[in-house]
Amino acid sequence: MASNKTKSGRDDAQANLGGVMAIRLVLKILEALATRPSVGVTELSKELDTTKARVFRHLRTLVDQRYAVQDEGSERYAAGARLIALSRVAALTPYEGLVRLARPTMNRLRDEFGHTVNLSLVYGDSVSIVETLEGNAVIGVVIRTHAGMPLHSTAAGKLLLADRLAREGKIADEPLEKLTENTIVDPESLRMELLRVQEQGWAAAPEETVLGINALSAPIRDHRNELVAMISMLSAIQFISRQPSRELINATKAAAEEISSALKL
Amino acid sequence: MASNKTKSGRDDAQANLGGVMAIRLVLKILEALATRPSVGVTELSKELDTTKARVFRHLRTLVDQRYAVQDEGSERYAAGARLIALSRVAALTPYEGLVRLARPTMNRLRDEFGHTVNLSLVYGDSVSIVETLEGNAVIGVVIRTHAGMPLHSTAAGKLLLADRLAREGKIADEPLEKLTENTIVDPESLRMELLRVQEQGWAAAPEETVLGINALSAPIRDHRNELVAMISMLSAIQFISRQPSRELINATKAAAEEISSALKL
DNA sequence: TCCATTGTATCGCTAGTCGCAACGACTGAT
DNA sequence: ATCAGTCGTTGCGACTAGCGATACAATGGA
Repeated sequence: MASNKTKSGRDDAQANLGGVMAIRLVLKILEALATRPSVGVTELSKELDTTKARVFRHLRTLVDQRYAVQDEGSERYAAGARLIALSRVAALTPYEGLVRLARPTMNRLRDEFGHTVNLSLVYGDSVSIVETLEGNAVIGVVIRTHAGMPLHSTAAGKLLLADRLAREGKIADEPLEKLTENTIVDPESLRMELLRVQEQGWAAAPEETVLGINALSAPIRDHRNELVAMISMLSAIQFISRQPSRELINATKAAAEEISSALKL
Repeated sequence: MASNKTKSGRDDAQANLGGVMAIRLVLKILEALATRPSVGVTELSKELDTTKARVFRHLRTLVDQRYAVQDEGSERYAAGARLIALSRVAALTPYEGLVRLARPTMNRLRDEFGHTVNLSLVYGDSVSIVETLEGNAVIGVVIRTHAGMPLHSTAAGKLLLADRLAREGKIADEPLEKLTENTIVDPESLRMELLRVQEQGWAAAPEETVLGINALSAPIRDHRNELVAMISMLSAIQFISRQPSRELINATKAAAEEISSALKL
């Protein structure tokens, strides 16, 4: 006697997976509210494959709690003050959330290769290292956080410049400071390097800031594909060679991709 | 027979207020996750005045949905990738959420007084008007959005300068451009004005940028008390006099307070 | 005018969720 | 060692909260 036309009874629709059923739905609704200007009851019920009544009850609760509001004239629903406030708090500084998000991936990278790993954030037209994990080499390389770094001679900096070049077609041609004998100081050479960086999706800077040191960096992009941060490995050039191994490159790119996709809901 | 020792039965604790009960709790839990580095099951259950089991089940659901994570070693819970991503999306640009939040208040102000109302956002050390509502005067004053405004001769700009002065003890003494005969150009006079602004919690700039025009502005601060935006009324000086009426001042301050408190969860 | 679609309200019914109480694993004090 | 007090976790039976179904009042094109 399989229930053919059960009068009531929660349908198996998505009722299985465990956990509190109401929560699974409300999270989906919150995501919808966060990503769109407004949503409708019927519209949502179709997308989430459930009934209007259910969506309505949940939305109404969200309105009670000020997590949603209803456009005047009793129409569609939109994100409420509380949801927006929650957002501002969860990402304390615009980026603090990102740091939390990146930490597990950074740990994994460090454990796998043993190099110093760091996370740089983009602030307008500058880059700042906000988190670093020391490598486990006996004699290792460290880097100070929150220090202003030159852009043209660092791996993360090149990623920013490459992004700006791709977006605006040009970069400000300030004089390029020669930090070592390997620093790229010729604007045209730098332009070529940046085009290569943009295409390959990673950057290195072998002995371009400090002799004997190399770094490898990959871009982290948000849900709008904006460049928001970079993850980098840093070590003696003895361990990260001028032309880094495919393995190292792929791991760095994968890590950046992983964090990027986590930013996309 | 009032249920004296009902075996089970949801307690009336907070079960009344209507809406989906599970949602009310899960929102509180999300807020806790967003505001603290980590939370414990017992700790939360006490604070939210419910049982451990309930909090546990809800948290477990959040973990399933990647809205929470558990610190290694099966310990306390923290915000998950999905919650952080939600935050980043809901506040598209760091401020877009704020604009949505402010709009109802701005509408109310405009309807009440009929002056042009605008919302300025703080970007580092500059101020930009991002939203404006035209007043309903027959001959009115408008202002272009996204235009860079001078700081020392505008109401919103003074609020930023006053904040920086209070925080850093000084302000950069660049030459102060004289835009009208009323522009404050003497650094010491400006300093006095800024101290007054900081103390009274509002600023005006009567005919200091354009003759015949006055503006009145109050500060919007976030949950950390950081100055993030300003709300301003703009009109001919005929309607907003050199010494604005208490009524107008209070309304502007109240509006700013309202938006500020909405930012605080 | 009619028809389609919207958000909303009502009403049983039951299964999803609750409260309770006990569990093992820790930790620190005795 | 032992004990008391945590912690997060689990099982169980009870019951109400939340569900599906269905109907309704507005709206707005056709």
